[in-house]
Amino acid sequence: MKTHLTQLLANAAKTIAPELQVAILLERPKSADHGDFATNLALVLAKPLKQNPRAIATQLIAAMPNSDYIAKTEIAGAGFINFFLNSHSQQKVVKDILQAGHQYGRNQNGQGQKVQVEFVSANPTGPLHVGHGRGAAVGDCLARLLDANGWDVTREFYYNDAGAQIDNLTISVLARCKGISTEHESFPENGYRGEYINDIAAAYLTKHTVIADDIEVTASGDINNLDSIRAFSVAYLRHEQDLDLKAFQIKFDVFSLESALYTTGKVKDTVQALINSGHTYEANDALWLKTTDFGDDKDRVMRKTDGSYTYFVPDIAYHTDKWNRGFVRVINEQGADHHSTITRVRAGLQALNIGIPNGWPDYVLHQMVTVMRGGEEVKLSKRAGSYVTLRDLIEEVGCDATRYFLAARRADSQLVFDIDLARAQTNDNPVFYIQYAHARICSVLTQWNGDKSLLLSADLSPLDNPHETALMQRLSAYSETVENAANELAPHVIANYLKDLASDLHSYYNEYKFLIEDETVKMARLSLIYATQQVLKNGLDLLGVTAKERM
RNA sequence: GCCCCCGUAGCUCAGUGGAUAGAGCAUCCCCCUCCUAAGGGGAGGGUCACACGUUCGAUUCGUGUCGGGGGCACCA
Repeated sequence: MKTHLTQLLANAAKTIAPELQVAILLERPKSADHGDFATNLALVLAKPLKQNPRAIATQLIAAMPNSDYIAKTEIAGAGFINFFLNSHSQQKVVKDILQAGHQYGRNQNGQGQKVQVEFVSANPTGPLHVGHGRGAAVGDCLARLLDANGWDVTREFYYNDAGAQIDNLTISVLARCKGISTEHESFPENGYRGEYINDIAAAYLTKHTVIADDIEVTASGDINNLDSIRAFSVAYLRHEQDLDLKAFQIKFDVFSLESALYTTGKVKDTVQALINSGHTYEANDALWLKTTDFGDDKDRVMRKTDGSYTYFVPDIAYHTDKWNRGFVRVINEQGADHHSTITRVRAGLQALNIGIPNGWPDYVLHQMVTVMRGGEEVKLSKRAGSYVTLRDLIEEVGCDATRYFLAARRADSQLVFDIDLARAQTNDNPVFYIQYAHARICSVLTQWNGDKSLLLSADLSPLDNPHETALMQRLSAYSETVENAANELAPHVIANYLKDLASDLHSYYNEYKFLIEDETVKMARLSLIYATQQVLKNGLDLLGVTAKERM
């Protein structure tokens, strides 16, 4: 419909101003008074044509061929042209939805190309906290969105199982194995003090076996074997994080270990390739990468004086590996504290000069989450000590509400997670509000108890009151919303859309009855709410939130 | 000092180079003989942080200032 109107306008513009190249912009007006579509084309043309925009609008409309879909066009305001679809065109969306079913709103924009979404990527040094939860919710929704837009999506989790933080974890567990209290002065100064360290130590001493990422590790129980403590602790916490992710209903396709980049020689190869590229130099007994060649404000050390590599070297190796695995697109969903790495990783990849496009990979960085309960900030978790865990949240407010609240805000703005609101079972709570709309429709259809396949061929011409028009307009915007959300890498767009759709439905529900005597009107209305149910479900699926049939 | 994000109603947040800047909560009023009131309708509530610039038009784009948060190691 949109492309049809755009074409009509383009033809009209060519008639009036053949020599001008203008982009035709069609938008859906906020107010129903302004029709189904509107364009500012006349305003844009006003300057080059040196004419009054309303006069141009009149000419444009005169130059537009007749369309089977348009009931009327109107000039409004400063010179907007508003298009009102005829009722048949408005109603068509209901049939489209019912025919496409769960496929409705999906498109093939990605053309089956490979995209990787890397998210969470928490190091195995403790349970996942609410910040990881935000990354998990946003990352998973991004993956779902890209899938709906025709991309071949791989979900990946990368973790550091070798660095200084892991050493810290190891000596923390060792200290607990020896019975040293976290309060005691001989406990490692920067050690981890959460209760889970106790649990790991206890499991280690009793020679437990844990399985994580298909690796089985049995504790030796030997407190003099640091390697054994390390391997067991990492596996133990990876297993814990797996349980956290399972509770959050998130699955990864690939787990990547930082240590593997060393053992397979990829770090070494990357360093050599960077040296060969000519973008490195030795100074002060260290090896530097000239990231300033690629827009950084100063060069960065790659190999330290002690011979070890700085963290972004394996990062470059890792991303080279991603590129070699054939991902034309990579999206890294991380906390905002990672933003300083973006320039360095991209610079390193450009330095390699292996055909990686400038600006690859994409990053989606999310800002901090604060958790509130009873009007006060919650800072402590029994298990983890210094932060609120994802598991605490899921247990307290449920998976659906947690996912919704963490994904329903723009990633780049700070988020206040209000536990009381997330638990509320009223229209304060947008999750319940949306789920309730779905459940209400289910309830009506159940009570009707008819053959739903008949709804696909219902006569929709009775659908013409303002509530129905508004609902159909909203439904017809769904496909564009899915595209926009993917283009902007912004899952919250879906959440907002669903809230609006639910609102339209509730409003309609209150104003009209569906199970009525008049068979034609009844079937038309049931078709409309059936289509609404489908779109609610499709949208909730994109967020990973359950579409409940009854509440 | 430099870099990134944010600043919109009392609160939590949407939104947009254009038409009267929206939603929920909170406050006030109204609606169940009725398919789930976990709902709906209405009222009030705004200098879109501030200033300057670009533009026919700026809350939106640019620059600067202020405020909040995060990042600026041969840490990861």
